[in-house]
Amino acid sequence: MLLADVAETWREVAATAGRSAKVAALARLFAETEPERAPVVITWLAGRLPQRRLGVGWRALAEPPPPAGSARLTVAETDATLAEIGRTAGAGAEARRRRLLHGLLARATEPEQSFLAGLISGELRQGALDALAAEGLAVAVGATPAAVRRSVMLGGSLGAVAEAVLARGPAALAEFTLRVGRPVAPMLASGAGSLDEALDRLGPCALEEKLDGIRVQVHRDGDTVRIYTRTLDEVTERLPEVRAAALELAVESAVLDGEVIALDEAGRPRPFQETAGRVGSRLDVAGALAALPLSPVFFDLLAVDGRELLDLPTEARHAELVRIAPDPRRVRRLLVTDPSSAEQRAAAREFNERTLARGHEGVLVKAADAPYSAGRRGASWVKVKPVYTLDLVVLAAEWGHGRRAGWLSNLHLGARDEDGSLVMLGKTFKGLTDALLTWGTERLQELAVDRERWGVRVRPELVVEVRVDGVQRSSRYPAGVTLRFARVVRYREDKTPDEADSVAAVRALLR
DNA sequence: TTCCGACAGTGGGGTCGCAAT
DNA sequence: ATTGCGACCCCACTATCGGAA
Repeated sequence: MLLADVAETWREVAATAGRSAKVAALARLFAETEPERAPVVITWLAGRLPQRRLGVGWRALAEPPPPAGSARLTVAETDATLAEIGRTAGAGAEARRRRLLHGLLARATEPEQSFLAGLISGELRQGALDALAAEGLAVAVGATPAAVRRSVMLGGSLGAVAEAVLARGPAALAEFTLRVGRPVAPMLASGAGSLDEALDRLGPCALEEKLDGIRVQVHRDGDTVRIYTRTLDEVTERLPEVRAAALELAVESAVLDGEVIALDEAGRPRPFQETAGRVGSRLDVAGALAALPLSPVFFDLLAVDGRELLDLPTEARHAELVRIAPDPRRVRRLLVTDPSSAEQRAAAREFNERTLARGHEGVLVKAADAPYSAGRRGASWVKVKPVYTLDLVVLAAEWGHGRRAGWLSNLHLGARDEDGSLVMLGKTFKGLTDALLTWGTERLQELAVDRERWGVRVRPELVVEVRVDGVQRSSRYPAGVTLRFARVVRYREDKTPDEADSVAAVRALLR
């Protein structure tokens, strides 16, 4: 198969807005893909590279060589070159990677170059990722989308499923059941505005502490333990203490879902940055472990001693978890059998408040009868976190891309410091509707004092109301704090910058 | 030889608009 | 009306490499 065929499908998928049409275009290509090329082709069209690390990005893609006149590159040789780029390391690696990349681009036609650039920079922007690629695969082989999806979630890899079904037909989907040692796409939670809303939505449910750490999936098979992150990256070597905790459980084999988090002596959570830094440390694991041990805390059990538990209701899975994991290894939890009862609601509120008082992020509310929906951001898990509202001053704005092209999209936010100067605290592009974007683009251009390629700097006169989950320490911004997950609510034309929140008010959220 | 900056690739994330149901 | 998906980009952090000190 030629790279040109893939690039052509990309163009086609990007050109249509309809999802069915995108799926149909993907299906046509997959149907004529040789099974041995399928893992590469389908992964590319899901917007990713099979190689996790390539070592080249937008910088290396700048100033590409002139495109080739005719399409000769095959999928196989393109993938082989990308793999070689990914393998290249050591002194001189940067130049060699760039040489390999430019050699590849020189043999690619203009559309092929565009496709490769989008793929490598992670900005394919075709309006289709894993979910639609999986659906396209289902159409190509005559399987139901649900069956393909389940296999992908349990098999952990779209590419492997594609190769199997293209070679052996839909019957091959049966091979992809949960297996200890093979990561499963984790179940995700949706959000709710308040605890009451979550309780109303779910009915009988359990409340669990939401710990501000890193999600881990732990597979134990006898003496063998493997640990995976939310994106199924293996991190076993970096987390010896999690491995040890898994080996202490009273089981032969198990697949557990949980969180790792750095706690202080009193059991209170340390800043998220410390946990994330520790999980990211690979070079001196022993040193990092000595400086900051992490605590694994489990909340779900997907399999135990040869039994798959995914389709059991939340409460049945939890009962199994209780059997194998001791108290401190499990999240704190409260069962709410009847959310309409005033006493149980009060207990739920109190659980939430105690959890926050202990320094945690919030609570997760889980429907008592829900199965474990691997890979879904389902309605049966709902997270509830407190939000804070701030009025900040717009200092500048950056031009958007894609569907936001032509709009000032990314706002630079500031607040007044004690000495009267305006200090930048962070940026946001979230929460802006088309109406807000249109209005803001016009208003900010009126206020512009300085126009750059990237956007405009403005007279600091426009106040914007933002919601944040909190603030965190920052070395990037002069006040030493920055916003966490800021999103715009509305512009406050009724407020002057003097009436906006101060840096001190923002810093107070650090606690 | 050591230090520092730039880049790449992780982790965490909310809300919008659109298509499909 | 609701749901699922992809796009929009943020933050901090670690690792890697090249080149300056």
